[in-house]
Amino acid sequence: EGAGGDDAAKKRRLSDEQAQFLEMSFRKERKLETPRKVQLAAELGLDTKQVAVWFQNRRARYKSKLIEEEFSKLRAAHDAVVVHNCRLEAEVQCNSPTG
DNA sequence: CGTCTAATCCCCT
DNA sequence: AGGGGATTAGACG
Repeated sequence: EGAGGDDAAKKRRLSDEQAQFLEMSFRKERKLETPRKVQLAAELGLDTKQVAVWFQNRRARYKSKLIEEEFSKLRAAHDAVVVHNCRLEAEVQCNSPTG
């Protein structure tokens, strides 16, 4: 970079093949050791930087997804507990206080 | 120095 | 409005 060649820099979007390959690697391991990264880059005809960036974004977005899922589960659990507590309170209203 | 995360940018759809 | 690659700022070994 630096001197010329911005037409190549404008190009974005990886091919399906590249994406799938990266995905497989990601499934195997969410981290990349440097030699593996270099090998992948060579294998796919990408810059090692691009592979690194891909994994960084992948990890970040994967984490976001996990967090959202956790949030949904927590909210569902919370809802259930609240409903249950409401039912218990209703029962207390019906029960005799003394015995 | 290289790499990581988090946030953001920028472009495309 | 959202997805996806690239960039930036800040932390860490």
